[in-house]
Amino acid sequence: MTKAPVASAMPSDAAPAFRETLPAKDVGGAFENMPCDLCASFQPENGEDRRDAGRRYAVRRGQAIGDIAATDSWCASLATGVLRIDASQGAAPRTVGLIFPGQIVAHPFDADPCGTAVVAVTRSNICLHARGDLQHVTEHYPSIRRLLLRSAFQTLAETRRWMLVISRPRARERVAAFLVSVAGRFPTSGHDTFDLVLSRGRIGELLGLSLETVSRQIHALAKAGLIALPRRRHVRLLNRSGLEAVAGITFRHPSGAAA
Amino acid sequence: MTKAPVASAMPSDAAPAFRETLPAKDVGGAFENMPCDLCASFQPENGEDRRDAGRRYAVRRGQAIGDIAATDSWCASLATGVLRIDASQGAAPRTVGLIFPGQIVAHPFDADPCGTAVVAVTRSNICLHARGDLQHVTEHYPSIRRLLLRSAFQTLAETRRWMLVISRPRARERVAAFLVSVAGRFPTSGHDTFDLVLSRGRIGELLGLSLETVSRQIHALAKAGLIALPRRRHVRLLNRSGLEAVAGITFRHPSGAAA
DNA sequence: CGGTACATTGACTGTCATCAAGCTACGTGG
DNA sequence: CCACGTAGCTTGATGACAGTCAATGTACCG
Repeated sequence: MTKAPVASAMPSDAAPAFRETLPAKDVGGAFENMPCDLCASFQPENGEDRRDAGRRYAVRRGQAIGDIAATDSWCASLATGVLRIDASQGAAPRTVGLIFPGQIVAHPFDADPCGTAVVAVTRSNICLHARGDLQHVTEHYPSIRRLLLRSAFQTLAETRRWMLVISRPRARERVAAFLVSVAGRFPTSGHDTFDLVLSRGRIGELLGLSLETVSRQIHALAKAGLIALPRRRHVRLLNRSGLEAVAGITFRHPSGAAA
Repeated sequence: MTKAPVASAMPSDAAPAFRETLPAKDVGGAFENMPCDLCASFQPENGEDRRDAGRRYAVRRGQAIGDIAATDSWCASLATGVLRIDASQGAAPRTVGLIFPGQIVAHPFDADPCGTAVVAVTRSNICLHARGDLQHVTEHYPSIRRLLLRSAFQTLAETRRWMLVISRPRARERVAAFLVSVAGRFPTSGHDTFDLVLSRGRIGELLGLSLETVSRQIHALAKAGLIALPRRRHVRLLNRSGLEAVAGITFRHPSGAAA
C-alpha cells in the first residue's frame, strides 16, 4: 500500500464526471453522469447534499486505487471494469478476490491487517470516497452508511463462499466454479461468451492451483464439451448447467445476469 | 437457518446478566456484568441508553445462535467460549471460520447468501442484539455502528488471510497455520498449552484437507519437535517461531495474546 | 522484426485422498 | 463398577492427481 505514485489528475470540484488518470482521448463519455450505487442512494429530499458524493475516476489497467485515493482509508463503487484484490502476506502478493461492476470495495478504516491492494484488472470507472470525505459522509448520510455496511457483509459472505470452492480437493471443480462465477458476473454476457479477465497464473493464485493445472483443467473442460475457447482469454459456455454440476455450485449474483 | 428450537429462556428485561439457555447450575457468575465490546462502547454521556445494550446469553455447546435470536437478522459479541461458522452450500455444512472472545459476529442483514449458521463450539457467553433491537441501535448509536462496521471489515480481512492459508499447496503449512492461529487467540494461554477446540474432521473442513491428513500432519509436527500432544485435543507449543516458519505466517490478533 | 509475457504440453515425482482396519476415550446403562 | 457402544482418532496401503521442471508455442507490444 505505497502512496508514492499519486494519480496524475487530482480532484478539484464535485461535478459528476469521471476524473482522468488516463490521457483524455481514452475516456469514453458513456459513463459520465452515470450514477454509481453509492451516489444513487443519496436522498436530496432528506437534505443530503449531492456534492458530497464521491469523485469519479477512470482507472488505468494495473493502476492501484490506493494510489489514486492517496490516503490509507477510502471506499469506492465500481461502475465499469473489473478490479482485483491482492493480499501480500509478507512475501509475494497474491490475488484473493475480484470486484465486478455494481460492487463496493472499501479499504479498512483504520488498520490494514495484511497489506491488501486493490488494482484495476481492466480499464475501470470508479466512484471514490477518500478519507475525510468518507468519514463525513458515513456520519451524516444514513443511506450511504447502510449501503456500506450491507456491502461489507455481502462481500464477507461471498468470500466465505469462495473458501468452500478453494477447499475442494479436485482442481476440476475449482476451475469450473471460477468459470461459473465469472460468467454470472457479466451483465453483457447475453451470448454466453465472456472475457476470463485474469491470466492463468492469477486464476491459479485465486484457486490455490498452479498455472499449468489451471490451463490443463480449462482444456479438459473444453474437451468435455462444456465450454469452448474462441480465444485464449475468452470462454463460451456450451453447457452451463453441466459446468455448474462439475463446480458443485450455482453462483447467483444479486446484480448482473442470473447464474 | 431453521428457527425451530427456540432457546428455552426468552429475554424479558435488560439487566446485564447472561440469560440462560442452560440449567441454572451450569452458569458461572463470573461473566455477569462483564461488558462485551459492543455494550462497552455505549456512551451514556452522549445520551445513549445502556438499556438498549444487547441481551446476554449462555450458549450450550452445539447450540446455534440463530435459534436463540429466533430472527433472521442479529448480531452478537462473544464474551467467552468459541463459535464456529458453518456454511452449507447446498449439501453438507462445512466449517468455514471460527469466532473467538472479543470478536463480533453479525448475521447478514437482509439476505443470507449461502446458508450460514453460527454454532457454539464450546459453552459460550454472548451478548446478542436481535433484529428490531439491532436496527434501532445502529440507527441511533454511532459508536455501535462504527464498531460493527469496523468489525465487519476486520473479519473480512481475516477471512482473506485464511484464503492465503488454504490455498497453500502443502498440508503441513496449513495445519501449522491453523495451530499458530488458534494459539494466538487464547488470552489464557500463557503456558503455551491450549485446546484445539475442533475435531480433526472439522479442522480438515476448515483447511480443505481430509481428517486423516490433518491427523498425520499434527503428529508429524510433534515428531519434528515443534509441538507436544499431552491430550488428543490439546497442543503445547514447544517452538512457536519454528511453527510460524513452517506456517509461513505470523498471526497477530488485536485482542488476545500476542502471536 | 525481435522481444516479452503468457500459454500449452509433456515427463516425472511427491503428496494427499481414499479405503480399510484397529484403537482410544468417554459416556451410558446394566 | 464394569460392560458396552459410539464417536473420534490413529495408522497403513494404494492409487490418483496436482506440483514441478522443462521445452516449445503463441499472441501482443514496441
